Amino acid sequence: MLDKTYNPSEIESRLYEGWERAGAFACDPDANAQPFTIMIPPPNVTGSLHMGHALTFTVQDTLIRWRRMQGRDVLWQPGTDHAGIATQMVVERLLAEQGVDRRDMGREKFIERVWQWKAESGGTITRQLRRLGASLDWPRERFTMDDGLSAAVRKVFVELYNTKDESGRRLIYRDKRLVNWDPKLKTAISDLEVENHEIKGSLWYIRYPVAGEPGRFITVATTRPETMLGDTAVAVHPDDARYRDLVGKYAILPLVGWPIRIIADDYSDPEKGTGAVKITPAHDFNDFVVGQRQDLPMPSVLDRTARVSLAEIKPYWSINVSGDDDFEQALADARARFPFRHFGQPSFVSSLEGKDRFEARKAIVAELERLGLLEKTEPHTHQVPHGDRSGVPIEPLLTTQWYCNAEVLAKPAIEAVETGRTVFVPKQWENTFFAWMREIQPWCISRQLWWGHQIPCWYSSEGNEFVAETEEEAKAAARKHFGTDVLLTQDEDVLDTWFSSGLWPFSTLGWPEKTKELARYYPGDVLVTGFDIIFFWVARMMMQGIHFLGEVPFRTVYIHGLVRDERGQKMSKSKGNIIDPLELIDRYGADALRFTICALTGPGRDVKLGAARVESFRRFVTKLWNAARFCEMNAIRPDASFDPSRASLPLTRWILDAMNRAIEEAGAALEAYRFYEYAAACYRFTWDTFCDWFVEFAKPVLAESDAPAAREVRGTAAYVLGNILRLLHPAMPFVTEELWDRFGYGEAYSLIRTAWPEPARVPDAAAARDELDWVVRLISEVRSVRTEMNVPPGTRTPILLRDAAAETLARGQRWMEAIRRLARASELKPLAGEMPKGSAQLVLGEATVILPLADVIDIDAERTRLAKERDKTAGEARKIAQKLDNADFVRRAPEEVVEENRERLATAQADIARLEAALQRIV
RNA sequence: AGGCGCGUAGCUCAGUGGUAGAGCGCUGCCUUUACAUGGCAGAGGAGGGGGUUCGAAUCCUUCCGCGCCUACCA
Repeated sequence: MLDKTYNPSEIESRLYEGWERAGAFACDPDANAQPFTIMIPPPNVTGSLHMGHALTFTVQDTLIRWRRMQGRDVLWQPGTDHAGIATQMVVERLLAEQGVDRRDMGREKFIERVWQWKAESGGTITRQLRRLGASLDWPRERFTMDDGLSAAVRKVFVELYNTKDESGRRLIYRDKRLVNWDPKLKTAISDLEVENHEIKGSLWYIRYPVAGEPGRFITVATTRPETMLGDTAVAVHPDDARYRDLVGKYAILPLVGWPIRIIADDYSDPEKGTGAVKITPAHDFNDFVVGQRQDLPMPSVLDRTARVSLAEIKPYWSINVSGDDDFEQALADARARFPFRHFGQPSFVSSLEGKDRFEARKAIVAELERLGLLEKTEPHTHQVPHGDRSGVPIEPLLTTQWYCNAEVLAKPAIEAVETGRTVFVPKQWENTFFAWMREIQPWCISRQLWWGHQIPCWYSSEGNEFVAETEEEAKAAARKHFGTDVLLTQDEDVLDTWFSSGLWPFSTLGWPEKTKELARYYPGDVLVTGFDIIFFWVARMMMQGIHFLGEVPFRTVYIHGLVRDERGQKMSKSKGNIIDPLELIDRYGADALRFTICALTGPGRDVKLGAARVESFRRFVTKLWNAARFCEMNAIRPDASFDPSRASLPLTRWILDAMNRAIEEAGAALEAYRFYEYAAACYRFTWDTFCDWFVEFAKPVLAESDAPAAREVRGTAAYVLGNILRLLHPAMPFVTEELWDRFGYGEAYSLIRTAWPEPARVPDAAAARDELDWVVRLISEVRSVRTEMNVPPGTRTPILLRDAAAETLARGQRWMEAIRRLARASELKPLAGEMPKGSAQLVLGEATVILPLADVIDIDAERTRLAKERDKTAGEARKIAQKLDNADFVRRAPEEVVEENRERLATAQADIARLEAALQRIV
C-alpha cells in the first residue's frame, strides 16, 4: 500500500543508492548504442551547491536521463576543478585562523596541506549533487589536478610553446607588459577576472608648471593622483591649438620636481578633462601604449602590494640627468625660475615610501593643495576595475608573465561556429561569442600562486628557459645546450585555472592516450552552461579542443539564464537573498525543486525562483502520488497483455490519443531544449486530462469491476500511468521510480533505464476525440450555467437536450453516468415541443441544453466564429492568388510547387463556399 | 558609446500573421470514498505613436521605460 502522503526524504536516498549500486549511471564504451555525452562543468572543489548549480545540473540530468531512456549510451562525466585562487584562499584562511602564514610553511608543505583539505572537505559538492538526483557516472570522476589531467596540461603547454604562428612567434611565450595585478592576492589575473564597479570618486585638476615659462602651467585632470610620481610625460593632441606651442617643452612634475616632456599624441582627447593628460606608462593601460609608442621610460611607483615604492624612479632620475642636455637645461631653468614651493619638499616624497596607494593619494592631494597646485576637485563617478575574487581595485603593473596567443587559436573556433559545427542555443549568443573571439587579446596564463599546475619551464642560472613535460626532459635539453649538467629551477608560477578547464572535454577521456573513451565520447553532444562562462570556458574549450583534436568539443552549447530571487534580484550574500537548494530539497523534495526548475527554464531566460514556486510544484508531485493511490485502490496494475491498438471504448481511445500528443509534445520540447514546454505538456496531461477528466470518467465504469469495460479501463489506466511515469522521470526521477517499482512496472531501480514512451497506435482516435470533446464541453457548459444560475449544489437538475439528430441524444445517454456525476444531473431527456417557461437554453453546436430558471443565451458566438474563419480563409486565398499572378513566381518555381499552390487555392475557395453556406444556414 | 534582449492578467511567463493562453494569486461555491497539497465556476490583459496587411501580441519604424554584455571615461 502506498502511504497516504509522499515522503521524499526517506525515499530519495534509498533510490539514489539503489541506482548507483545497480550501475544505472554508467556508460558502456563497448555498447552498440549511439553515445550521448555531456561533460559536466566541473564545479570548484571548494564549492557547495547553490541555486545556479541546481539549475544547470537539473537541466543536464534531465537531458541525460531522457537520452538514456531513449537507449543512448550516455556518459555524463563528473569531476571538480582545483580552482587555483579560490582554493588557495580557503586554505590560507584556515591557516590564518591558526596564526599560520603559508610563506612560513613553504610551498611544498602548503600544497600538501591543500591536498589534505581536499581529501577532507573537497567532496561536499559531489555529495550534494547526489541529493539533487544527478545521474553522473561517478567511477569516472576526475579532478583537474589528477595525474592524467596534469600530464595533459603539461603536454598542451609544451606543444603550444613549440608551435609558432606565421610571424614566428610562439603560441605560448613570456612577455613583460602591463597586467591586471591583484594587490590583495598578489598575482596577475586575466582580463576576464576583472569586474568593473562604479565608484564615486573625484577628478583632481593638477597644475604642472611649464619649464622655462614662469607663471605658466599646464593643467592635467586625473582620478589617480598617487600615480603621478611615475609620470614621464604630459600628452596633448597634435591639433590642439591651446597647447601647440608647448609641445617639445618640459613640464615640472610637482612634488618630485623634475621635468617631464610635453608630447603630442593622438591618444589625448581635447574634449576630455583639460585636453592635456598625464602619462604614467607603468600604471595605466592606455598610458602604457603611449609610452611604448613614444619610447618613454616606464618606472613603477607602486609595488606588488600597491604600496608606494620609490626605488624605480631614483635611477630614472639619474639616468636622465646625465644623458639629456635639454633635460638638464630644463631642470636648471625650472629650479632657477620657480619658487621652490612648486616642487615640494624632497622629504615629502620620501615620506610616501611604503604608504598604501589610497593613503598616498590623500597625502598627495593635501600636499598639492598646500602648494597651490590643485586647481580644483570635481566629484566624478567612474568604472574602476576590481579583482573578481578579492574585490579590491586592480593595479596595472609592469611584470613578466606567460601569455597564450589566443588570436591564432580563436580563428578555427570562430569558423566552427560560423559553419554550424557547433551551434549555440539560443542562437543569439553566437554574436557574443564572435564579438569577443574576433577581438581576443593575449591571454595571461601565469598566476603567482602555489596551488595549481606549476608552469613546466625550467631556468638555468644564466636565464635560459627550457620548456618540457618533465624535469628530466628539461635537464636533458639543458645538458644538450650547455654540454654539461647545470642546475635548473622551475618557474614558480602556476597556470590559470581555466587553462586546465579548457582541456576538460578531452583530458577527462584520457588524452593524450588514444583511449576507447576518447574515440567514442569526443566530441560531446551538448555543453550546458550559463552565459557568464562563455568567454572563460566555452571559448577556451573550443580553441583547445579544435587545436589538439581537430574537432569541436561539443555540437551544441545550451546557454541557460541566471537564477534570481522572486523579485528578479541577483542572489548574493550581501543582499541576503540566497536560497539554498538543499534546504528546498529537505522541505519539498528533490523532484519538486527539479520540476520547478524545468517549468521555469527556457533558452536564454533567467529563472526567478522562490520557495513559494517550489511549494506549488510540490503539489504536482502530491497529485501524481494520489493519482497512483487511486489506481492502487482500484486494482489498476501493469498488464503486459494490454494492447492499446485493441482499445474498444471511446474513453480509452481518447485518453490514449491524448497521451500520444503529450508524448510528442514532451519529446519535441526536450529536443529543442524548451524545458518549460516539456514540463507544461507533462503537467497538463497528468493533471488536467488524466486526473480531472479520465479518472472521473473512469469511476462509474470501474464500479462494475468485472465488466469487460472496467477491465479495459483498468488496463488503459495502468498503461497510461506507466507512460506518465516515464515522461516525468527525467524531471522527477525519484517519485516516478518509486511508483514504477511499487507498482511492479519493472524490476527495482529499472525506470531509469526503461524506454522513453512511444505514441501508441490507437484505433479511430479522431472519432473518440470528437466524442469526448463533446462530452467534456457539455459537462463544462452545464457546470457553467449552474454556477451562473446559482443552482444549489445539492440539487440534481434534469438536462433537456434539444437536437435534430437522434444520434446526439443517444450519445448523451451513453455518457449518462458520467454526466450525472460530473454535471450533477438527474437525467437527460429529449426536449419535445415548446421551450419550458423560465428555462435556460444553451447551444452547444449541435445540441441544446435547457436548465430550469434561466434566461436565454444567444448563438452569436457560433456565427462570429464562422465569419472569422471565412475571412481568414479568404485572406489566405488572396495571398495564394497573388503569388500565382506573379509571373516571376510561375516562371521560376518548379511545376509541382505551382501546381501545389493551385490546389491550395482551389481548396481555400471550396472552404470559403462551405463556410458561407454554413453562415447562411445559421442566419 | 556599441551590442544583445525585454515590455502581454495583480505576479511569473507562454504564444513566428488568423477567436489573447497557462501557473500562482484573487472572488464565489463545494468535504462527491485518490488528493482541501483537492474539485468546480468566475473576474481580470497587449508601454506610446506611425507603417505594412482584409486581419498585427506577432513583421517594419520611431519614441518611452527596463535589464544585461563589451569597451572607454583625463
